[in-house]
Amino acid sequence: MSRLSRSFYQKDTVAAAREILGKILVRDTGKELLSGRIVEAEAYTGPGDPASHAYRGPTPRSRIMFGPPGYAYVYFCYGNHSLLNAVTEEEGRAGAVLIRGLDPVEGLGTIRKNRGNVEDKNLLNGPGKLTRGLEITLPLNGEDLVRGSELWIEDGQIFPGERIISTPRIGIKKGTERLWRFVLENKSGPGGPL
DNA sequence: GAGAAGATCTCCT
DNA sequence: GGAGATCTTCTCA
Repeated sequence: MSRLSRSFYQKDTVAAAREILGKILVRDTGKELLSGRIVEAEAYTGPGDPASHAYRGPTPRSRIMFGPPGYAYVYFCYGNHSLLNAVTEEEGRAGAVLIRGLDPVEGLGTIRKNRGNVEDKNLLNGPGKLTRGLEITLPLNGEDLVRGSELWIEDGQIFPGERIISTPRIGIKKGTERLWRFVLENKSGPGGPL
């Protein structure tokens, strides 16, 4: 496995959100590697996307979305939850991909311990859950996903029988008409998460 | 300087 | 299935 290069992130945010599915998010806690396969992501752009933090232009919090691509944007929401994004688009243009769901790959024991006593299928299937499971916290905001030593994304692939579906984004009140949420489905049967 | 809203999760009924 | 928890950031006066 090799890390995604800077050029992967330096593209259209919606395209990056779709292509990041199947890639491997890796967290090095200093003691062991925790990783998971990305199965759900959402695209957030800048001006023109009322659901994005960058909608009103750069602020102290959102300015990282306007910076160079390939960096982590971690922020705190609802009092208890850190949410992880990967900054996209070229420098000066706002964009980020919200990582919403993972399938555990490495460090399952530690992830289970971090998450408490929940079913395996519920370990990392939400943006607040995966950050807790992989110990992704606010100090990782601004981490370089291409050259950093604590958090990065490795190349991965879509397997035969899997398909990418697009749906409206979750948990927002504005901009829901855009189908910028992408989910990797590995079941061909009826009845998805919707 | 104060108030309100927010890209969520968990517990309780 | 529904409502509370809980804190950072932004906006307005």
